[in-house]
Amino acid sequence: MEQLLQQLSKSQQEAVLYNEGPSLIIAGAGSGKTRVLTYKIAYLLKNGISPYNILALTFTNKAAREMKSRIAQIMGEDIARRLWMGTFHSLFSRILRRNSDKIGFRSDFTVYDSQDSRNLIKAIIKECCLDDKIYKPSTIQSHISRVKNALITPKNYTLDRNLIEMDNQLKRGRTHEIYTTYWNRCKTSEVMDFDDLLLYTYLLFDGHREILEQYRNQFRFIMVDEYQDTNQVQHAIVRLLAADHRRVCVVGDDAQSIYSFRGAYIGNILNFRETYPESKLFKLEQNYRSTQMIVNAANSLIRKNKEQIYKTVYSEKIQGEKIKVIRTYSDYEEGYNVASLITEMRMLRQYEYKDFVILYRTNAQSRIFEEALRKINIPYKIYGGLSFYQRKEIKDVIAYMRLVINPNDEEALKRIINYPARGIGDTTLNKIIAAAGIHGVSLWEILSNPQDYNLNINSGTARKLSGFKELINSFRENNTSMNVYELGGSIIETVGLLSELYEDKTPEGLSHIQNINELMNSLYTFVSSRMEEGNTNIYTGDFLAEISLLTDQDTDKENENVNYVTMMTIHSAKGLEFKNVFVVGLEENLFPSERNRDKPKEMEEERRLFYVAITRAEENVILTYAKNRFSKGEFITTNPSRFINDIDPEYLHLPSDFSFKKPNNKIFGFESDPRPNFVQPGYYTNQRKLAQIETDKSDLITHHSIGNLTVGNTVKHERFGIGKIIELSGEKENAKAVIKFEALGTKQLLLKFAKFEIVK
DNA sequence: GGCCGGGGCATTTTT
DNA sequence: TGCCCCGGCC
Repeated sequence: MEQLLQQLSKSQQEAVLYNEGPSLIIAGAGSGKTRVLTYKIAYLLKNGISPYNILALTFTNKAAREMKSRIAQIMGEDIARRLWMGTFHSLFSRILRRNSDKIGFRSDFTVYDSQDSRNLIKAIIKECCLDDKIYKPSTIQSHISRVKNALITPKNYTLDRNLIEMDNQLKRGRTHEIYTTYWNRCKTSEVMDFDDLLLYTYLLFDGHREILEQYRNQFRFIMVDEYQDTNQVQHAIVRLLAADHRRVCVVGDDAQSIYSFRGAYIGNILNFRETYPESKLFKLEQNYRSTQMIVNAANSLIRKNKEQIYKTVYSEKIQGEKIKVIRTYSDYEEGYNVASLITEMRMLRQYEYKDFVILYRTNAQSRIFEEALRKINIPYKIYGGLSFYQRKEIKDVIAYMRLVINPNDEEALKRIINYPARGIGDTTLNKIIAAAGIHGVSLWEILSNPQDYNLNINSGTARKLSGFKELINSFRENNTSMNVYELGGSIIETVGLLSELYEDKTPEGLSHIQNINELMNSLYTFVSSRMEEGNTNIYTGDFLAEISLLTDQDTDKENENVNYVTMMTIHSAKGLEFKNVFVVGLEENLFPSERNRDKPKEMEEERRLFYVAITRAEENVILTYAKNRFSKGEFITTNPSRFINDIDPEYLHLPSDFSFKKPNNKIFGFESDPRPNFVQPGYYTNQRKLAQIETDKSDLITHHSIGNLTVGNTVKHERFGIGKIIELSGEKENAKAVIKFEALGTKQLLLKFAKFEIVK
């Protein structure tokens, strides 16, 4: 432990060592926040606290995974695995599944992503014959989300005079009805949306003292990462859990709060010391990432905000260069200049492509940079857009799986009841929906027993419905014996999803096939890696529970070999770092956004967004703006962003001093997309069959050697890399090896499935 | 059930 | 300007 602590600065150490009561760690950009959180947890573990008693909440799976693997390196895989560490949503959904009966759900409820919930809201608006210009689905959706974040159930909503009055003034008097219907429909569908996962957890704890007590006893230490991004429900749940022992440590940076539009409430962090008056405050003010110039410039910028916890971030790195500001005539030239500057910096100063990032306020800006980079053969990668699991063809497969697990899932059912086409059209569907509404049951219930509900359909339709029911039921039966990889293959085969796609010979069609292929690969990895670790959760429900809460960033395979310029919105750059950062489009009405022009609070958030952008940089920041730009179909003249003026000019290098060079036309290996591989029908179901897993755990006898393996052997694993065998145990089918991997700590693997070779 | 065309619209998106 | 959604038509 001493050794661990020595790797930390004085102020980091203090934050790690205090665990007696509530604490707030204000962690400036680049101040080693994750390191502190990781070491704090390791410190507790080294002092004999059971991992089971630690609750560590993050916002992204990626953050949780990174922290977990660092703890695994220090403490070993088996300890790290037992930590309650993960996103709010994933840990709470675990708690909800265990206690679902208390809130009137089945434990295998499915989860709506925001697209599903918007579709349902849209459907409800239509069914109520409301005008979707006045009741805009996306507006109603975010309204409902906000309301849920504020702990308001439909019942409370209807009783809330202010809310009702406000809706009336907005001429949206029936909003509460939509909310109530939406709520009930989700419930009969055995479905939760993202907000429900939080709100129901709150309701579970609030309404069931014995359960709250149980988790209070379990979670004796609570840590929350990125506290500035928590919303009201999250804050309230943490407060409930920590009310007795009060050992809650939150980490965050109010200066990086940029998600209020999604319900994040910066007040949670600003007022933490009022909520927990006895709390200790720690500040991590040394920035280990950026040059002094960048840190100073960022400080001078954020000082313009009123709402903040004051801190003095400093850097002891080299002074560095001033921030360059480039003005161009048009948006087109802006792209061209950034591209040529990248080329120039790469040639003259030995940077690689991956040392550059282009950050913008809106996704629409990416296009022009894409073109400019492509023109001079600079490899790039754009982040953003549809995530893997949002793609149509993937959602289709997943929808079948969702129905297998939960046939009451309304949106999943609507999605595939007639895909591929099986003659069940809108008319029939609407009858089913209407009947379900009248009887207060799920669509599946109506569809399975149309005669019981006097559904007015002809015999042909009845036959089609029962055919669909049989199809799903056959998968449901298979599901008890098949793992998710096998089930996925069987769905794709039986339903003919792939053959459907083979018809389409366009490039998009090919990429759809490629995506399904990719999905099957991820199912395969999911199943095989879990089998290897002796984890029996390989069935569809387990997979769905996991992927419903995954996003793009999680599926992204970090390929170290690829070297490209990154392009993304500033929002998605949070938490990342790059040597050189271009922040583009620094114009009034673009950044800051036009919509926040006269709103002081939002303007402060925009400024924080700019702060986040600048503090991503290790060495250079380049700001650009165009005097003229195409926007919404017209060429407009712009003014430079007020944010440029917010930075103290002593840290800036202004336009006239800057020269543009024509790019030379040398080709720098642009990497084209790999072409999709074709998969023959039958591939998934006939090949790569996975053995059934044995769950026998009786034999724990250890051995010096099994087969050709001996304790002390060095092995090379397909995914985990180099490691050393430290223990062998079990017989035949259940033979296991405990291997200490250089990068990931110890893991226990079932030899039957383990994919490694002996190195020596 | 699928395709085409017109109209409306257009931040940011950790789960 | 470009995309997405819906509605109408085949």
